Amino acid sequence: MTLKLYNTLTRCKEEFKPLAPPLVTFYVCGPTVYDYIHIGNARVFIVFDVVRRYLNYRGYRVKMVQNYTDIDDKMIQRAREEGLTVAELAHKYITAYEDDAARLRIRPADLQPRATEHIEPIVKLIQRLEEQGLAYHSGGDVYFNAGGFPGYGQLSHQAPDELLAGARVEPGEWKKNPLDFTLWKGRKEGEPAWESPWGKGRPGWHIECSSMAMHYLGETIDLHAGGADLIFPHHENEIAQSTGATGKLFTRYWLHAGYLNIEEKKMSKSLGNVLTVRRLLEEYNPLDLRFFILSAHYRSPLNFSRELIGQARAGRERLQEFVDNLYRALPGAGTETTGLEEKIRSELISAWRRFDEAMDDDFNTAAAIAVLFELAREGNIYLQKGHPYQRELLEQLLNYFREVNELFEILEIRKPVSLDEELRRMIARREEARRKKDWALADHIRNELQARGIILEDTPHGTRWKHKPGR
RNA sequence: GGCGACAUAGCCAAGUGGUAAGGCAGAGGACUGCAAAUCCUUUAUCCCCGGUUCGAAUCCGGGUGUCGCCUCCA
Repeated sequence: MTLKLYNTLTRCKEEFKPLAPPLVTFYVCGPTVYDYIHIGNARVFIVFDVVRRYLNYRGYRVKMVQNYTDIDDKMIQRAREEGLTVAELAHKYITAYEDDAARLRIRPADLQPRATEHIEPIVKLIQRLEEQGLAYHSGGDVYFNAGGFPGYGQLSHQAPDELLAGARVEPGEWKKNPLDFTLWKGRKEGEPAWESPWGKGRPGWHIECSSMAMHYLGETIDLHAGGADLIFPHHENEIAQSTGATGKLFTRYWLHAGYLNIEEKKMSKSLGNVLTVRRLLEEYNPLDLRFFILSAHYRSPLNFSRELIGQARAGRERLQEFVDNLYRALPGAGTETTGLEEKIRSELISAWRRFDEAMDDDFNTAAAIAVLFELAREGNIYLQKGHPYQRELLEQLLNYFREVNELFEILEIRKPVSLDEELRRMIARREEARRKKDWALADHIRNELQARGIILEDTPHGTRWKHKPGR
């Protein structure tokens, strides 16, 4: 089986062949830490974390770098608004990011460098561009000479003159050409600044990513990812800077995640519909958010609404229920067989294959999740008809879900905790009442337990309980 | 204006040539003291019009509609 992925640069699904397998070098454009991250950011980080996990699962050794942009115009402006220094602001929102990401079960990249800690390699890269005649010093700033780089526009598939039509020059800029962009900004009063051959100043936005990507991962990296809105100008400019300096192919495969819209509209400050992860986590289970995001293909636009999260939650709970029921069936299981086991085992093998095929096809998480639903249905048939259950089979199913969950992390896979003495006694009293067909008392106790978050289910093989699903 | 994406059941969403996965919601049924959970059954002229093909949701052309990028943005 071969892994295929869609490369924005070629606009084709291509077979994935890393430069130096099993190593895969992977750079993801991280957050500008001037605010809490929103659900659209979260989609990008969740999706590419899953990509990384899947590559690991496929036997690659992934080296993943995700940066923090901790100096730029937005940082400076926001720091003023909040009455903090830029460094304090960065610290505040990096901490917030780490917290939000952890709650969303996003695993940190192997390296999370900050722009301000890499001024030296950034300066060196700009110097290399100067040597190539691709950078010029003008009005205190240093600009990239876009016209001097023949491949400009290759990622966004636009000819330079077409891009020019929409380009603008901000007041106070000293560009020779509207497509040129800042590599180094000269210091203005009250702004953080670092020493450089061009005087005090700070790096431009695009150069930090080129610099850090190459610094940690080499001049040609395998994978480079971000939101679709980074295609132009950010990633276009990264290519121009990197290849401009080295003469080498910068990124072999470009991956871009689709937008997440709110109620059919793009999220934007001006519409006032930006949903921060922080805010959403007050209301929703993080696993529901992950399930929702992974239930669509990563490149498709995805609409966010209360109703859609509700649908996702209901679906996820079905899978969660199955896993919980496997656990609950385990204590009574043994070596007896009912003849159903072979059928379920072959379903498991089939699911395994189809799951991998789906993921090999440009990380089709939606199709992969469908496979899990089908396996859960087969498993439920076994739980319904296979009593007293073969322990080995239950464990195989559980192990498979555990393995898949290492990739998606959409389920809690853990043994049910035991209830405290008082609740256990209530359940026993209800059992007694049911034996005596005292339905009024039995139902009363059941309601009582429900009010305390415990749901009872009477199965042919005894009563079982579960916690009321959260949120 | 340039570039591009998308249009599949009430809702969400896979599927890129061989007569439509999966989920949610709904309806009916089985099981249950009642529930819950689960299982079974059930719901699609694949936006429209042409064309290519033995055969198209899938390819080509033309419409229509929605959205995005071209400007900070994940």
